[in-house]
Amino acid sequence: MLYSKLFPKTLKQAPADEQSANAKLLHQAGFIRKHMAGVYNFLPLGIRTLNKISQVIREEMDNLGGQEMIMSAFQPRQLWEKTDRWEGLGKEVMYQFKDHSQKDVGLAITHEEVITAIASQMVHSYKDLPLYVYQIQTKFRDEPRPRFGLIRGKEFLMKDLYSFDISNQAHQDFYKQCAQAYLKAFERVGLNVLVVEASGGVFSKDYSHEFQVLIDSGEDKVVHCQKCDFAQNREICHLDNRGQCPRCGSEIVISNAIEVGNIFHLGTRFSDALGLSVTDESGKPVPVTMGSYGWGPSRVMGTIVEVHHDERGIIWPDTVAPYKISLIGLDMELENVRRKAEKVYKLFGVEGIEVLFDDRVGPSAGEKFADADLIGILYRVVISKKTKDKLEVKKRSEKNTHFMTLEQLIDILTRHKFS
RNA sequence: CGGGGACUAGUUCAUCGGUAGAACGCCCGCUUUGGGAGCGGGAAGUACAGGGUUCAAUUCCCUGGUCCCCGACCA
Repeated sequence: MLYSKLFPKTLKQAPADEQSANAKLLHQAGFIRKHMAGVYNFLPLGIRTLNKISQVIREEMDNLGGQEMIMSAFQPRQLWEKTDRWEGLGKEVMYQFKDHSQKDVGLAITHEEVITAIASQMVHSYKDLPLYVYQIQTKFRDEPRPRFGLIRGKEFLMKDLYSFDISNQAHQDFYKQCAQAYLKAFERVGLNVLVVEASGGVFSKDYSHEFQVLIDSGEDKVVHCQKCDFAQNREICHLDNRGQCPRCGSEIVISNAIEVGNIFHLGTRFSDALGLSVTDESGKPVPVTMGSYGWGPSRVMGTIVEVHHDERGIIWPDTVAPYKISLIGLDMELENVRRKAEKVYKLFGVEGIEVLFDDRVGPSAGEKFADADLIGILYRVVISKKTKDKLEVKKRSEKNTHFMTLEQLIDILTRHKFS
């Protein structure tokens, strides 16, 4: 991508109507634009990063045996009345309205009803289980107070997986596997998460598990042990911050955190309500045990920025950066330098390495460096009259520059190492 | 849903009862060239909307809208 053609350019000043680091920096660097409170448009850089984050969770769900599909955001009232959620939950956070034929319609906040209704038509035998299906789809929530940029919005991207198992034991096994897959996915996108026990909600007496990123700007409160892995959401925790860990007796602390994932035991609440059961080997009907597993790519994107930034801008983990390389051409008015930079840009393309090439002639070196720092791509490669036959390579997160040949850099990139 | 703040050029802001200004950005020219360069010229505005007070309102008052913050809420 040529920076000179990129829509849009970066801004020198942060927007006045954003307070959180993620919203300020993502706006300033040209990833997003606010559409209304809690609703954002994703610009070319933004959708590249969002797609990379989605791809990580997609791969991990596929590895679990999940099958991707996509369900409608529109929800008919009758379906939600079958599970008794149109009035309670629905009235609180679901956008509900009547269409021209006076039919009651809602916009989905979650899809247990839809997927269970579909499954009830197709799943009849124990041989049809287990079934794991997921989607990466836009959800709507009528939040009373959206805030923190991408962290709490009215419209957001969600990966939601639904599990259908023959027994509670089989369900429990999958639940643990999914938790492991989540940990791997968060690690891949550069987030350290804590697995936190939380309310099971209306579904179950068992705890649900939240995946929380500890950070001061977070709006959740997590009570956790400094030594062992005990962690509970403060909503359900009865300990105060001078208490002792119930597992190991060590000191516990309370930290702010952002919830980036949440997994639930659903039991048979939805399968019962929507008539989903299977026959076992002896021909007897058996209820289907379900689980639901949420993971929010857009919220993850905001959280990554909250965690990985400095005073100059965003510092993307390499796995989710919009491009692998920020190629900066200085002295671009010199014909030989320009030709060399363009050649290197093309060679990266041949290697399948995504490059954002700052090919502008006018701006000063300082302006180009500042833009690259703001956008936050991991590797910055400079070509100028000073660099001669080498490339000047610097990591966004480091100060030192290294001079190397194109072949050396490509070798490093393809091995994901940097010395 | 309670409480507070804001709304003026593309953006960030100043002005303050007498019909609008800077910086950045943008366009043109010249000079520059390794951390958001310099000089000169130029384009750019229904001051959120509606109503009221006044000889006169962007400015004061009222109503509404939008955005931000604190709280409540967050299966």
